[in-house]
Amino acid sequence: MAADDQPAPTGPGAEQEWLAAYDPRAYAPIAVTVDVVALTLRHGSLHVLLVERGAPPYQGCRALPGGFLRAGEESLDEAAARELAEETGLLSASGAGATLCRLHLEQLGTYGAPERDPRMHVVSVAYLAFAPDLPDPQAGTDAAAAAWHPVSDLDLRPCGRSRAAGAPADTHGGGVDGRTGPCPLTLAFDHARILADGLDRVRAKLEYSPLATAFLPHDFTIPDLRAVYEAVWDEKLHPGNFHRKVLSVPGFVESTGATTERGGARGGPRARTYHAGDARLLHPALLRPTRDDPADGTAAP
Amino acid sequence: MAADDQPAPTGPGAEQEWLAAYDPRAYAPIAVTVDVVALTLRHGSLHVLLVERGAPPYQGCRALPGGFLRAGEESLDEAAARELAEETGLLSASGAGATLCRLHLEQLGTYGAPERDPRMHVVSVAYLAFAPDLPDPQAGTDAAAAAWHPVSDLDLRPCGRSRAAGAPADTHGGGVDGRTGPCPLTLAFDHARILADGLDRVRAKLEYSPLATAFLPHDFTIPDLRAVYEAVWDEKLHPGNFHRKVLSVPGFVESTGATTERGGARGGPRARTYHAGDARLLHPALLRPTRDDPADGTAAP
DNA sequence: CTACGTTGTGCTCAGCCCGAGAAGAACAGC
DNA sequence: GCTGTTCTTCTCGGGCTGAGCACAACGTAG
Repeated sequence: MAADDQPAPTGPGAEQEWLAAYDPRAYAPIAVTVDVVALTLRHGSLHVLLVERGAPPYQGCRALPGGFLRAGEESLDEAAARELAEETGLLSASGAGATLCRLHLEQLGTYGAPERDPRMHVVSVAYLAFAPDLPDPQAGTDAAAAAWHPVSDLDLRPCGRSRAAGAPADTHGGGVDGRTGPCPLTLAFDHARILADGLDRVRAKLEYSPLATAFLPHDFTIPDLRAVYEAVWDEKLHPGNFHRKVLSVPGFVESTGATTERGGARGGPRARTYHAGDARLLHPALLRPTRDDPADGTAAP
Repeated sequence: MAADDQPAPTGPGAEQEWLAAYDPRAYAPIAVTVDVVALTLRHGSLHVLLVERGAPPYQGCRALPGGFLRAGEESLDEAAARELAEETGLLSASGAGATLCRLHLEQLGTYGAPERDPRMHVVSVAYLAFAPDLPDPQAGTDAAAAAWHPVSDLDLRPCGRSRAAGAPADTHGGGVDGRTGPCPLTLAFDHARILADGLDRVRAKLEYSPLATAFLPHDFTIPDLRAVYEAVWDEKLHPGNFHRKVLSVPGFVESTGATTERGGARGGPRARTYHAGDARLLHPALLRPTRDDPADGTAAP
């Protein structure tokens, strides 16, 4: 239930005393934040938006953009959209719909291990955002340290776990690890795991949802769409079969009747343009090429 | 990120003052709870575990079992397992593994709208639990009001939203609505939506994960497994095709070499017994019979 | 004990989808 | 103009799917 009531059936008016009486620790030391895994496609490869931390712990490391939930003011979805706008400079002050309308935002999961932040118990609700190729977020207010990073440059191994518990940031050597810049590829807190979960989710969702169109502008071509699938899945797809399957799914794409102005960069005919249809689920699904890899864990719910 | 740091770069020691300086409202009035959607199969139909609320708001209504996250002491997963044990009497005091080992627990989603609890801003992390047919939870400590309810008896329409905002419980008529008992089929807070999301998740997960075995005892038969799918999907399946497909998925089930002692209740031969295999994902998947229903929303991530 | 209905298990068959390959046409760069 | 690239469509063989059926094993009614 949203708030328990068995042990202390006090009246509904005195929330704070009643809460504190139930469990004093449930009152003070929990913070709720919202973190965003924002993904986009740049130059044909998947990029994620990261900020550089300016204070310990994990000073100098990259982290997912995020911040506190404003209690009583906003829902989690609204907080995620606000954080994404604030920390990136995208969608500056115009109404939340102009720039953000082509942005897909969905909840990814919640991470609440007590030791994930060495300062206090922080419960983070992670969100996943897909966007078309967006400008660099240097123009924002507190977005000076935000930038797009290729996900292939990041270290997503389960190394982000043991560090948050013990010594904060200098177990790694203080920036001397043979790469450029301080902690260039390591993510703060458990953000490596959050990002890995987000990537698993995206890869799975492309199979049965039309979400790939969220990475593209309003009008796109079938080869554009195929490039999204190839970048996210990191696999080459058969152009002919992909074309056939996309057009055979009802409601996935709708033809605009037009074609591109020019052919491809290295030749080829002009492609027909499409825009996203009204389907929410793909029937039949676009399944990944069968890989005999036995298993990753509980991926993609 | 887990805790933001751009605006107030104070030292890492004074967390509380620094937090309060950033946004005083982010300090006090947010509570974090964990709610559990516990599902099981009883007499061939899907049941969910509910408790009866003994205090306002929504006094007398049913609600999902849950409670506060103990700050600094436990992770979200541990809190969900603890709440399920406490409020049901299952897994009394023996180590968390004896009774719970055959229980599947996974995170469902987080619900944090400011008005979902009229008392204060409560962020609830919902979990989904599958269990074999368990005894009635009357023996527990504060589990007196907990009981299994058929999900078909519950009202899952989007009516649970508007009530939490305005008058708490009497907009509905104060128990006079032609049903037996006070608010027999209505769920408190936004728990109807949480349960609906959980049901969507289960229905989708049976397609590509071996999770159906979590509803069954260690040894089971293929018709037992088929009964799980038919109950969750609420559809009759072709026995021969189901048999063929289950055995064709590597790692889904493993034969024990034995058969049942007796035939079916209304005749029929004895069935071979199996136990769950080591597969985490089903390849190929057991897809639902194609329903031409155009859409539900963003279901089953 | 016999007859009958029920059910587990396996088989066949037609239809559809999938992967692979290739062909034709349109286009950029040289 | 020539060449290489790419979009789009087509064909073909294999595998999976849904539907139906066959047979045997079993409980129950009589």
